[in-house]
Amino acid sequence: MECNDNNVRCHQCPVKDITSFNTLSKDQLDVIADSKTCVVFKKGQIIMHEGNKPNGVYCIQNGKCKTHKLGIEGKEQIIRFAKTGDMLGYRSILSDEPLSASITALEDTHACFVPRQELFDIIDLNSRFSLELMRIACHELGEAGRIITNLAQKTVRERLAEMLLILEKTFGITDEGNLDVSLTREEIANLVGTATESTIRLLSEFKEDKLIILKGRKIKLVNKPKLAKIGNVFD
Amino acid sequence: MECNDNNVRCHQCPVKDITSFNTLSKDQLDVIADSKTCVVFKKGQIIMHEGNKPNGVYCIQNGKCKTHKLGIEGKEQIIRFAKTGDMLGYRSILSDEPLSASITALEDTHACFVPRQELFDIIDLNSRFSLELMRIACHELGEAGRIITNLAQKTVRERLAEMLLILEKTFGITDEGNLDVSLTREEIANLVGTATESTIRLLSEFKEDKLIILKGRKIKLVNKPKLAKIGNVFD
DNA sequence: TTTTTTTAATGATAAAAGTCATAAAATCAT
DNA sequence: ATGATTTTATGACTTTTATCATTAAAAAAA
Repeated sequence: MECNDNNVRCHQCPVKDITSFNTLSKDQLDVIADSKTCVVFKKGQIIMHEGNKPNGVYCIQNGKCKTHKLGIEGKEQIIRFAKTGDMLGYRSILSDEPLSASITALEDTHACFVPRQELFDIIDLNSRFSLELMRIACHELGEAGRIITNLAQKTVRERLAEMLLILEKTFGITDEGNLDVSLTREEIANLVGTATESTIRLLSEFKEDKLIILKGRKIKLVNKPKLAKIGNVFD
Repeated sequence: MECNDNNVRCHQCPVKDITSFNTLSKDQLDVIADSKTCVVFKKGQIIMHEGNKPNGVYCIQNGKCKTHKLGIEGKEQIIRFAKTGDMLGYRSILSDEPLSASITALEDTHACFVPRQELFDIIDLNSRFSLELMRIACHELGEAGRIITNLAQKTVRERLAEMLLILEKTFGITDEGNLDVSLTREEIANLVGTATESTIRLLSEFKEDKLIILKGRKIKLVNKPKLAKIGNVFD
């Protein structure tokens, strides 16, 4: 965790407009700008630790993270992802509970730390900001319901097919057309909720069936309609 | 859905103090009181319909509800429960999205409908109310993460044992010591995320092993430590 | 109460998914 | 680059869970 670029004022921040801070006035942004600290997390570094009480939130300037929970016998469950523009730790801050999950950088990630108090100060002054936070939390709650239903009712094969599509939607693709996120088979398994071997086997099957192209950790979706069909994805 | 008791002013409402409305001033409560409509839902009646856009929220004065989502081939997934003091539909209102799930009364339920606009008006005026809504949504989000991890990592047997304990914690027990909620085996299955037959079989096993007593839909937990052990419940 | 309908129970079987073991390949650190 | 380490791949086997079928019991309706 090293400092960088603390001089960039928030109102000039290029990602400001895609964050909940886009509801803030210039003055309110200056309050954030005066109290924020910019940091860089290396790939694999833990940004927040499950069970801890954070002193504020991080706003991702650039990078990708996973939010993950400890499950049975230490097995990791990946709950969701975060990327540029997303806020980290707000669930814990706003519910006044310890972190229900850890957050780890999936690649080198630049983020700004905003102290708890400044966040509450702005909530007090700016109801549009409050509403935006509620909107995000409530949207996530709806997503969680979908994930719960899928885990409860879909087979591993269905969930994996759907997850590949979700990963493309979430992170987009590289110039070569691969998913723009690098995950190990184990991480994919921890996301889908299955054993690593099952994930490997099913990915190999999808490859055999020409639905995807695999090159190490690079995954390219080449038959998305079929993946959607396998995954029972209708939207 | 029939009207009843619309004359009770909110500031006199016996459940007010356990709702998020406990943060409201007398004046603000009067705004709610003037715009609210009290209704009764019969057992089994659908209160809100997945996919619809609600015009407000319900505040449960007395009763029990299930929040459930349509899954694969019309199979119901129960996402969570609501009881006296809980607010229904706030997720959809605050995220400005259609209802991600339906809500059905598990028993005759009295509730007050609060129109959307009055809710937003108070959010605008009262940041304590906003914070309370955020607290609830963010708490639920943490719960959802726990459910996701359990669904992904625990066996059906573990999940059922844990769910029995959660049901007792959520709804309490009757004078005879039974869970104070009446669910069919199918509903329990739709909650645990398994086939109805599996639920029936496992409940019979738990009964054999003297962990629970079954009398029709009446369930009494008689060996909670053992259930907690089976369910890998540590808290 | 009695009938009708729904729900619960249980056996047999099939399918899905997990575990363990081992080898090959890819990634990482130096 | 290169050696060490981690990850991926695959086979063999076990366990878990779902599905289908049938009967019994309990709820609900007449």
